[in-house]
Amino acid sequence: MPRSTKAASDRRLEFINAAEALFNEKGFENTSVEDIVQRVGVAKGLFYYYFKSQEELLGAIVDKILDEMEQIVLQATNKEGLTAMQRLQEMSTSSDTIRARGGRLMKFFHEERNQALHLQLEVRTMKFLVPAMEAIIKQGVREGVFNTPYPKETALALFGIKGVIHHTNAGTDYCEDGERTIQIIAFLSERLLGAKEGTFLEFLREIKRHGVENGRGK
Amino acid sequence: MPRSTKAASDRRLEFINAAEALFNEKGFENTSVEDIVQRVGVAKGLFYYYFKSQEELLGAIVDKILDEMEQIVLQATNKEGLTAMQRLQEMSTSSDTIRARGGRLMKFFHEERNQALHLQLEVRTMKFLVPAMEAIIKQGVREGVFNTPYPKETALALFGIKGVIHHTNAGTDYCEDGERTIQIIAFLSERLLGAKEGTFLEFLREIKRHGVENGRGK
Amino acid sequence: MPRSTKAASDRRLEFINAAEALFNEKGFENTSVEDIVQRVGVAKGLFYYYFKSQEELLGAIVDKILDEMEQIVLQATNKEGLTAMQRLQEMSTSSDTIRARGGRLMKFFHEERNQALHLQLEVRTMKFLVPAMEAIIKQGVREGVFNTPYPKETALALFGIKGVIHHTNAGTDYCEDGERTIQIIAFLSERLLGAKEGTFLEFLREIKRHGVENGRGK
Amino acid sequence: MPRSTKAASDRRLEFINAAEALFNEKGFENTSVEDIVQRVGVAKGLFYYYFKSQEELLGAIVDKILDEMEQIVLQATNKEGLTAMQRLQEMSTSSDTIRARGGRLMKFFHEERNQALHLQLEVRTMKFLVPAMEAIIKQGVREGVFNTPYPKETALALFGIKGVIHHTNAGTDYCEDGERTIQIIAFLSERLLGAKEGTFLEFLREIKRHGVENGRGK
DNA sequence: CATGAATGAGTATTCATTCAT
DNA sequence: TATGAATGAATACTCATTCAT
Repeated sequence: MPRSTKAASDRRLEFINAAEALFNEKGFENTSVEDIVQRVGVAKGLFYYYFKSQEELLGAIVDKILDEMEQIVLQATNKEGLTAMQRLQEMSTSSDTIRARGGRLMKFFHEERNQALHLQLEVRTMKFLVPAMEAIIKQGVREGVFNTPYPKETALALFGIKGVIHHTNAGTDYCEDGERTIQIIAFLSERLLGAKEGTFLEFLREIKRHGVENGRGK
Repeated sequence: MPRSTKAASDRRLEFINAAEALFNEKGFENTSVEDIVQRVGVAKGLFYYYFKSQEELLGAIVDKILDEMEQIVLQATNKEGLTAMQRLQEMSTSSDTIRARGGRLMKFFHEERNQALHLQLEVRTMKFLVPAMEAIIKQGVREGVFNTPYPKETALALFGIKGVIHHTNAGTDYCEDGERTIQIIAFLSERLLGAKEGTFLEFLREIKRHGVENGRGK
Repeated sequence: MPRSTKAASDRRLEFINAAEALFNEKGFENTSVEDIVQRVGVAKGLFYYYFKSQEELLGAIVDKILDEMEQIVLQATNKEGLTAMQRLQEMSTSSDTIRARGGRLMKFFHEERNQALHLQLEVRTMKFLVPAMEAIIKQGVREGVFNTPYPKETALALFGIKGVIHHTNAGTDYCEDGERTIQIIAFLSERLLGAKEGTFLEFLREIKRHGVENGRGK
Repeated sequence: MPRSTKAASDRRLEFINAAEALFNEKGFENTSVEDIVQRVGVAKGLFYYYFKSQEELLGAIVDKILDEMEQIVLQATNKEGLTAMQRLQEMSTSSDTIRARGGRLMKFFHEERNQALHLQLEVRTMKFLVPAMEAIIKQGVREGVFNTPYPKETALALFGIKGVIHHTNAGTDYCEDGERTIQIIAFLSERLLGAKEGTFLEFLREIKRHGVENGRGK
């Protein structure tokens, strides 16, 4: 006896969102279909009305996340008339947004488990993240602010550094203050990119002053 | 009816080793107590004679791995009379050894799951890995081969770069050739460490020539 | 929002036909209400507008099949002015038709499951099949072509023989050629009916020659 | 916490027997693992300690039944120095035993469902039943008591007749008295086998008189 | 008449854990 | 020490049935 009825697409989204939240909270392996339907507040059977299996749900989430990511990144980096430094800033902001969204779920996907998912995420993420960054680096080299013979690998390396530092910071004693972290990342990035020392911080200070005009419009 | 009898510590180790191997082979989630006792070749009940629960076994494995890691790293970096560059080389070799040993197991630990394990590994690993590297970097700064105001974070960053590049290489189209990978990591490391360009490769070439005397004896 | 509207009886029939087809295709146990409504091309709820339950549908199908069967058999055997042999021929043709129609569904009904269905089919089938055959046998005895003190049981036996032989033929090595099978069934039937050897085949040959006039008009 | 412990083979048999009984009582499709363990009086998990799956249990039952059947039939028909009539009597008794044992379970197997089971039973049963009967018929032909050009099909037909008559008798109004049924089957069998009328009943009367010496010793 | 979202009891299967022997 | 039969809670998934719209 149905208590209340929703539009199909709404419910599907509710499931996806509830699942994503739960995966982030307790990890994928510890989240049962029971948990999901309980959070949505519906009967178990309804889950299978919207998804053929748990696997399908997972796929749906992956697709959703990847689409959102790519959207964010492309939107940020495709703006006309930006300098390499400005694009880098956009990139940084958007990848922070992504990181926040991903949470533990990302960590799950990083396991090998089954190659399907691993490729779906690891590869698909890097497929738009690295080239975007690579393009920015190349532009910077042309503009004379960066200098490196390995733009692609430098792109990778930048993601790597941000990764460890943020990751290690979380839950440890390395977590001092965000300000210093930013400074250090800036410093290390400059070195990797072959930029003049101070370029990044100066740029950051600048967009803080009259951010709306030059830097991020938001 | 007991078939044979072993000293307690032997058996316990047998369990730990079998479990570790299985975790690496099929992943933690797919390894049951049944699998473990089968590999050891004993009955199920015996497992619970040596371990209060599966969780305890996991803890034991973590301890063992961490001990081994620390052992390897300290052994390598505490040798008397080495230059920073030589120590770095030792460090690199031993962390490769660790990486090989860890396999999928490490990936499992990198999930948060429950904070206990996460702290046990992620943090405890960095707790000896980063300081060791940090010390090397500081020594390098003193020796004039490196130059950085942030030795600790540079240490972290180095691990980060190696991580992404190796990780991304696996299973993607970025997997070109190991030689080039080494070259690039060397290049990026030099920049992060503020070393003169070419220092690393030159050093590597050198230890290839008369490796036994100066560098690693192997 | 109703897409189209049909007369009640039409829809009901559509359901019955779709269900019967599906039962034959995939077996009763593997056919869900979902399958049925999908084939009819309507929503799930509509099924329960026409049938109180799946059980009721089953009953409806049984009724329909039995009615059709009886119709076929009576039509065939009640023709005026036929000899016993001619009637037997009619009977044979019509029971083959029934067999074809029944398919897997019959097999389902042959299970006991619940007595209701078992009686509904097994008994109700025999209730018109056996008497019809019995009447033919008795007529044959009067006409002097058959000779048996047990017309009813001989009727039963004839169905029995056809059953095993056809059934066993399907999917086994007993499946040689249809011609021989017919010959043998004819031979055995003659014996059971106490007919002169060769009567059947001769008759069959005859109706092949000028079938339209004497034998089955079709 | 285990309440009591049994030898492995005993328990396995308990499961097989309980399952067989339940299949006979309520049909295979309506018997759940839950039902089975409840009847045995143990926890659900134990079932999977002894059987990999429900399918394996089914296989075990099929094997057991077939073995028993073959055992019974071969034991009965391989005795030295019997006449065809005596062997036929043995055969009849043993196939009655089988029929009683099989019950509804047999009916389940007779469905097609999946060919695996169908072949396992239908074919495997006939593979020893028909040849045994065929041999007897041939012996009878040699001894001059039977007369038929189609021993194999006659064998089949005999099983067919017994089948319908017994099956139809069950639960219908054809169920008059066993004595008459036997008489009729005897009569029909004589005809199929080309035996002199009365042969069978005379033989039956005889073994009733001094059964122990000539006929079945039991 | 018709829709389709919602229900919930039921199914097979897994597995960490216990304990009498 | 060692065994292995026994437990039972948990999991993913199915499906007949209901009912607000």
